[in-house]
Amino acid sequence: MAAAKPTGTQGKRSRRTRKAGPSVDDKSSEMPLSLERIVAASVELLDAQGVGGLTMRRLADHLEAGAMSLYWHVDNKEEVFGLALDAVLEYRAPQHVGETESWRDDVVHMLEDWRASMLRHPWSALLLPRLALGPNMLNRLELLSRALSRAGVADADLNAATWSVWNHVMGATITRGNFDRSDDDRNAAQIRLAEFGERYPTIERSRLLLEDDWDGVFRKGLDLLLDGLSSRKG
Amino acid sequence: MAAAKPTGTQGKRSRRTRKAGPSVDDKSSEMPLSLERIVAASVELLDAQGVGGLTMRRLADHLEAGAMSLYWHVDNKEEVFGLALDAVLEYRAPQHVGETESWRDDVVHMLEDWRASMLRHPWSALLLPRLALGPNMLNRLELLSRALSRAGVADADLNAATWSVWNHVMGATITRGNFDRSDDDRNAAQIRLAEFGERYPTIERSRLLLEDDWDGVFRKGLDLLLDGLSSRKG
DNA sequence: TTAAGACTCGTACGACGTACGATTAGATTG
DNA sequence: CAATCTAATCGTACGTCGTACGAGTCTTAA
Repeated sequence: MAAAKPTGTQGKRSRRTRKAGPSVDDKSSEMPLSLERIVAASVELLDAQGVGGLTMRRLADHLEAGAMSLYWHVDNKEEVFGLALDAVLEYRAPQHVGETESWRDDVVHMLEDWRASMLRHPWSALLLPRLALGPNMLNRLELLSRALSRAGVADADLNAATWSVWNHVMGATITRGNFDRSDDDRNAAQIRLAEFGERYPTIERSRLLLEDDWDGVFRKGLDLLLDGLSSRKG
Repeated sequence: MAAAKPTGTQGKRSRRTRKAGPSVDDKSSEMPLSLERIVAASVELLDAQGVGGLTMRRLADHLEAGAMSLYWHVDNKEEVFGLALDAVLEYRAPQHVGETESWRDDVVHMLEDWRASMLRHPWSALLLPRLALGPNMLNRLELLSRALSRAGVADADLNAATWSVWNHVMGATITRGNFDRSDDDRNAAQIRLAEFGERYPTIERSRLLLEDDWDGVFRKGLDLLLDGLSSRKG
């Protein structure tokens, strides 16, 4: 069963760096493919055309390469998605990293940056549920967990606390993305709500579906969580 | 622009109910298609084969119909996904609906049922980010919002509170789904974590990725939110 | 009889992911 | 120098997908 598949051990490591000759940008300058270029082009394409707009053929075209050439650097399309998502989630924490500043500021800064990154690339929310944790995701998890620990959360509660805050960002991002369609749709939804009369009185009255201060909603929910966590120090 | 498209006004409403003749189950008993049957078959197929396993042709085969026949009842594949998701999210609240019981029990019951429904159909988490709110989703939003209002949350905070709790369920479900792969994967992930040594010390030490009490995590986060909400009555 | 829906479905088109193998270029070895 | 090896590229082709189109059938009503 594991006979004719050289997959897995292949490629991935190596570059080429083109021995800097006299004319770096010759007329037929064909940069070689590389994971970096592929990932960068993927993000561009996703930004421009959305999830459905990324196809291996189009991606190769943007790189002025043959479609099948991509497969030397990448196992399959899912991997491209994974790399693009993680690429967009890079985070460099401000330098005063640890002690002096309040843990809470650190957490809030990182999470708001995270959410902002994902809203800048709306396709990312669609990919979230089906992709594993890349290094940048792990890095954010690490920072979050460390900050909460530093905040005094007991070890026994640390994982639950970390996941709860994490889930808040995931949920808020996805919910927000769902409402990012045109205002027309939102109005239509609210009107349809009114049509169905008494079935949904509360969310009709509170205009829940017309919410537009998503930043505020995010921040309020986050405060709720962090307040709760900091009042239960271990 | 809106010229040659009869779409939207067509079909959807009507049944047939087969004039109950002498033999209801004749030998060539071909039940007519219907939205209900299509949705039911979709859920079956999704349960059995996952998101990638649902194709219009396979769906039609399961219904012993031609592939294109589906399109009289449904506009496109996305609509099938939407209907399947909403179908799986139906909720009938226990009958004592309102006054006597604690609002908190109502909320917890509904949310745990929600989460359980989605975990029973793992494909649902993948669809969440890209689908609009169906009637069953709206119903759950309504119940949630109403309970929180009844709990004393001020009108000004009601939407933020509702979305925060909502987001918690969304995030928890998706996170959980991401870790539903085999234990092998999880162990591999944790080991890879150890390999990368000092980059992720906290989540390595706390074995965050090996979490297996997801019910507990969900419940703790929810309690955190509800505690916060009930202590800020308006 | 005729006409009008309501409903079914065979055929076909353009796109997709990617298996396979041929090809080329650079480095390594004799 | 020639021979060999490996990294990398890519053209062709296969199977599958969503669905446009239009021709069919069956039911009902005038």
